[in-house]
Amino acid sequence: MTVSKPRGTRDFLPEEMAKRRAVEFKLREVIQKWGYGEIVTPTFEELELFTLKSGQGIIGELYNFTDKGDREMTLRPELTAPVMRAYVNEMQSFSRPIKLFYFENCFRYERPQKGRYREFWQFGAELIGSNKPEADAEVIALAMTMISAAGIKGDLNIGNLSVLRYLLAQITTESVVSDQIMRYIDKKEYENLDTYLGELSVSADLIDKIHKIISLSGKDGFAAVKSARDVVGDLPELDSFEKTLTLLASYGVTDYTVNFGVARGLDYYTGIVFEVYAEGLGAQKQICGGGSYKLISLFGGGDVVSTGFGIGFDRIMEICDLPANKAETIVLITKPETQTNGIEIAGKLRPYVSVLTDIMGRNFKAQMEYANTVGADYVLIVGEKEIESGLLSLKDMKSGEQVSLSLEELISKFS
RNA sequence: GCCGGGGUGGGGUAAAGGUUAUCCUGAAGCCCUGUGGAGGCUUUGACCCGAGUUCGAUUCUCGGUCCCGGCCCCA
Repeated sequence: MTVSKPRGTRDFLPEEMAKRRAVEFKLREVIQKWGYGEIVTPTFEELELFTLKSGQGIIGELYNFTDKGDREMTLRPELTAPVMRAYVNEMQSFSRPIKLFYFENCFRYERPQKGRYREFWQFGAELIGSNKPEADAEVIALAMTMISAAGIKGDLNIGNLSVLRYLLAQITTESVVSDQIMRYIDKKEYENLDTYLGELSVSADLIDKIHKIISLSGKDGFAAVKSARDVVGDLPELDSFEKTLTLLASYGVTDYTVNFGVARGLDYYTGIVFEVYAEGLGAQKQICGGGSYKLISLFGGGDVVSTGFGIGFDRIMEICDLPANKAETIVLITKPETQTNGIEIAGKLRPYVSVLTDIMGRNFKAQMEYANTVGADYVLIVGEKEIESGLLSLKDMKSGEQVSLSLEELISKFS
């Protein structure tokens, strides 16, 4: 009788964890150099945190439960909402901007498939307190820097919801209506969109403008902004967007597609929206998503804007081939007569190098074979001769060369 | 929630409605009591679960479950 692991979860064995940690540390290294500090929030939160953000429909995708105090709780499905909640609870009086990053596991009750698990890891950042184009540019540049640090070539798509929202504002003030329009645009159901707009008796001119905007995309962002101006006139949001693109160029981010047709139904998104795609991931090819949003007021804080992104760490791992950092390893071989000497010597060397001793009661040759199978860099022989002479035999497993060294010499070699 | 393909030792596989389920690999040990990668030998260890059909099911049927891929969703 064996117990299996829960559906959509994974065990990460040492070999794989070494790779995951290598990438994780790479990402941490980058983001810390950009001045972001790590935040860890609870693995579970009150259910309401996520229904406030995403609506009741989200519950079907959550690992939610009632705790013993009859509280409605859920494992977190993402980290933006928890971080914003933490901001409202504890960081409202911090100096701006607040720069946070996280690397945590999240849980979603979904059907597993390639690049999609029920427990998965997100590496993300939130930049709180600036609605300037500088903030948008920094966040996008940071995301791209991290992705390329992981050795991945991402395909960056940048959208801006403010133009569409400006047009929608001329049609309706009801969020139900604008949400529906956004949904049609997002799903590219243009016939349904036209039918719907017709039912709302939207003017042909406005419908035409909407179509012009949602089909507006291209590699030349400045040209796209110019075309948008031709449709909607000089919106301040377009100036800001243009500034963001100018700044991005200074960051070295020039290869992207600007798409004004990117739509997000949820109305806390305020302006910029971006997504990064990568090859080799099947149906789940998005490795990063981000944008600017106003969630804080939803959670009882002020009217503070925030920009952030999340990187799908597991998806990154699927396609990245960064080598694991492997530490130098010594297998220390002893005879039954010198076992205690070996353990003492191992203890003196371990501050400097990783040392494995025999715990299988193996004979000399078998210990040698063990060193070979674990891929040890060196074998250190601690036998009677070595103990007598005080010179230990160190064998390089690659070259096969063997030298006699005192313990002090060994320590200086590996420190 | 829906669709398709799968599930045989730790990993990879073969076969057959019927006696002891094949091979490779791994692991442990021996050949070999102080020098690794080769070889020989030994040991270890499997039919996803349940129901049905059958004298007999790991094999056929159904259901479940898990895995893989896709749809939906993607906050």
